[in-house]
Amino acid sequence: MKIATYNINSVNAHLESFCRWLKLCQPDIVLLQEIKCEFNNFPFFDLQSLGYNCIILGQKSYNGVAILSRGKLEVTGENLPYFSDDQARYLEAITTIDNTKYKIASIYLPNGNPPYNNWADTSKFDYKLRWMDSFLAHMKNLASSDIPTIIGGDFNTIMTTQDVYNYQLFEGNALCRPEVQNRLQQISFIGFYDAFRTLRPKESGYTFWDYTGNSFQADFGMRIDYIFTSPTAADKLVDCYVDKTPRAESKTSDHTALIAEFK
DNA sequence: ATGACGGTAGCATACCGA
Repeated sequence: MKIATYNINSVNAHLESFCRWLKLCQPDIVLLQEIKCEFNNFPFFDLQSLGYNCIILGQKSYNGVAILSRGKLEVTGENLPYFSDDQARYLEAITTIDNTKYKIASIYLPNGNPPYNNWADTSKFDYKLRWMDSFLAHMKNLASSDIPTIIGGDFNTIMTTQDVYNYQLFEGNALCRPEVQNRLQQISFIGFYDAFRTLRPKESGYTFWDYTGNSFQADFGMRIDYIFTSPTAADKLVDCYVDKTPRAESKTSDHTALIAEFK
């Protein structure tokens, strides 16, 4: 079973290259973030034509998450439980691939940096921390599930100096503030495994490169997209790697795909 | 320190992002 997570930065603006990549990569499941559209504008036809069932939690202009699967999809959660949210950032489902049932979730964790015209405004950062607290509370419940569980998405968190091309440039940034790092660290205490870092302790694993300059060519990236697996899913994990081909396209997202394979 | 660059809304420019 092959699962990918990808912040697509508008599914409609980048649909053509995304479909090309789907045919090439042949994932069984795709977790999408920042689809930036509502239900009525989601390209169901194009993706169903390629063999994918789709569920989405959409929103106009911003955010929005989706799950694509070759198997049947049953929605088990839209938005985090017990957290009132007007932003579409969490979608959870159960799907069956090769007669194995998986619980999966697509996550778009808030960025948390202040608006450019009001540096002192901490409301976005406060929202990020509250979102993470609710997320972790929910993960505690999911960790004990009998069903292998895979949580993937854009977590907007740089955990260590290894995970960005120049850590000093981002000190104080909402992506590497200790309040954020400490919270994401808790997901491992709950019992989830960072699939990429567990299998590839030495690699950078960047999943995002800024549009500006020649960040991608220069490999000025950061590792902010993750796949976390419950213990039962970790037992079946055979590989996890970054696929840079989507980012290499000319008109594309500033993220690339992170892929995990399970036996 | 700022902007670059790119997406959306909607028609000029503001907001968002990592």
